[in-house]
Amino acid sequence: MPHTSRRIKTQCASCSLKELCLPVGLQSVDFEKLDGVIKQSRRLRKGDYLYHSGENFQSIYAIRTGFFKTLVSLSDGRDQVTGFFMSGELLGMDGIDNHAYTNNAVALEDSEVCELPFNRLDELAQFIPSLNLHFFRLMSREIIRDQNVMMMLGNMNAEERLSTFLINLSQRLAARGFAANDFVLRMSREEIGSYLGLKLETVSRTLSRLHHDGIVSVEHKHIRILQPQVLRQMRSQSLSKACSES
Amino acid sequence: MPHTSRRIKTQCASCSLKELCLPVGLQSVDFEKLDGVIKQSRRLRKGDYLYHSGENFQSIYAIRTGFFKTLVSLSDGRDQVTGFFMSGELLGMDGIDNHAYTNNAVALEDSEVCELPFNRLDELAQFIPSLNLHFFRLMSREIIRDQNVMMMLGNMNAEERLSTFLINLSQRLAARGFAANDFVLRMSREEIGSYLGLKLETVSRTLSRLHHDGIVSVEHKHIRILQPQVLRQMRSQSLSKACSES
DNA sequence: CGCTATCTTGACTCGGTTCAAGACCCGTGG
DNA sequence: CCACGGGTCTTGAACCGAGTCAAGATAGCG
Repeated sequence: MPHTSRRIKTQCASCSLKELCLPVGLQSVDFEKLDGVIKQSRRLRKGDYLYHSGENFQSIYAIRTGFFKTLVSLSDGRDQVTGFFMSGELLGMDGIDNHAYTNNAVALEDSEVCELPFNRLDELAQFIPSLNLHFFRLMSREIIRDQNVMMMLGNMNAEERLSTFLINLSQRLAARGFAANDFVLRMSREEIGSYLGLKLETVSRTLSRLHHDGIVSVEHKHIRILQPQVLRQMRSQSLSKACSES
Repeated sequence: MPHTSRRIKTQCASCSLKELCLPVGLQSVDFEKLDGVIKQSRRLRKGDYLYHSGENFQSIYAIRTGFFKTLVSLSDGRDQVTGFFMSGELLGMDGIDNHAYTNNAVALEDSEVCELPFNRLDELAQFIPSLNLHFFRLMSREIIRDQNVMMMLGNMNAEERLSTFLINLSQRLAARGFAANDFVLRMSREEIGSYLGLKLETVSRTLSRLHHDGIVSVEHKHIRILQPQVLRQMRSQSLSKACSES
């Protein structure tokens, strides 16, 4: 029976990602309210836009499965990838101010999201203080993340940026139960470059160098981190420099 | 009578900045609750730290008067100015997640802030929905601001960064009733450079060029924007390039 | 009034960009 | 099944914008 009309009702209580996108200690009555608010999950194909910049803001989205990039555009066509997002992470919080998204959100593989209508969420948060606080924390986390990117763009060389990027991906994958040191990149060299403030050629060259040095194995999009501890040290290599000099 | 013991009680209802840091439409009963929560304003001298990175997070701060920078540090001593803040703007939202500030906040001139203890604010927000929503919006605004900086650091050359920076300062000063095109910088060339991902020499050279071209007048920290419309166009100069080419 | 911070300016260097050519991969269709 | 084609990736060589290093100038502070 293809295309059943039965709606796939999301159920937060049984969702394996609830530790990632919800506060701990919710009661079953809270989950009921929550399930009443959260809309049926939405499916996207690779390349689909979840929302566009400038579009009227209605909802925040939690990623159930898949992988996304967000990007902001300048009027002249230049754009900047502002983040990569995986399961359990939230998208769209930039839209709360101004009632319009400032980013575009694009699926980098077939994905599925839970839609959280913001006006209902806001009202729900009144009754579940821990949920309210949780959203504050998630937004705070997004601010911290963005500031770390600023640090990267403002102070690091290409090698440090790439190592930081790979270690960060590795940690987030590990937190979801995937292999930390063996994974497939969902994004192109150009998208990595845009995120890191580098050209795609520089990304390619830097990865080649890491490969040549035996620190990671790079076979197109298949990455294996061979020497995690070395890669970690490279994130702020001038630290080690400073130490060995003094 | 030096040093009176009378506490300077803040009063949000009569504060000239309330349009900036509070939602519109608060009732007098709301202001009473708010005044009960907001602590006596705290004074800082130029150079004082409002909070340090890693310090236990207790409060968000609203700037009454003065000027601040925030910065994050790498373990090797490199640091990055993540923002400049003026009256009516909020500091410390990065601390909500993890219960610790990730930034340092430093007064760049003698300043005065309102302290908003977060646990009481969170509780207060339960009873004033518009206040709760307002904080969501302020955090969303901070995310957008940070992403615009990412765009600047990732895609713009020195001249574009400086023009963006000056126009932004100009607009925020104008919104506070100050002259938009004649102001004094509160920060050093090095601090501007750190914020913009440039070295201080590059900041100096670029300002000199803008001065030489008659677009702004630069006398040390005294800036006059002589041709605001030209400066605006420079923010994304390749836009005009792209247009003239096509 | 002098000292130190900060700022300006010049000359040179260098990391990352640009431009270009070729390799590789995968999806598509014959 | 394989050949084709377009997009993605790698690599090389030349270039350039910002960084580095250095020397003075200037302002502001004590």
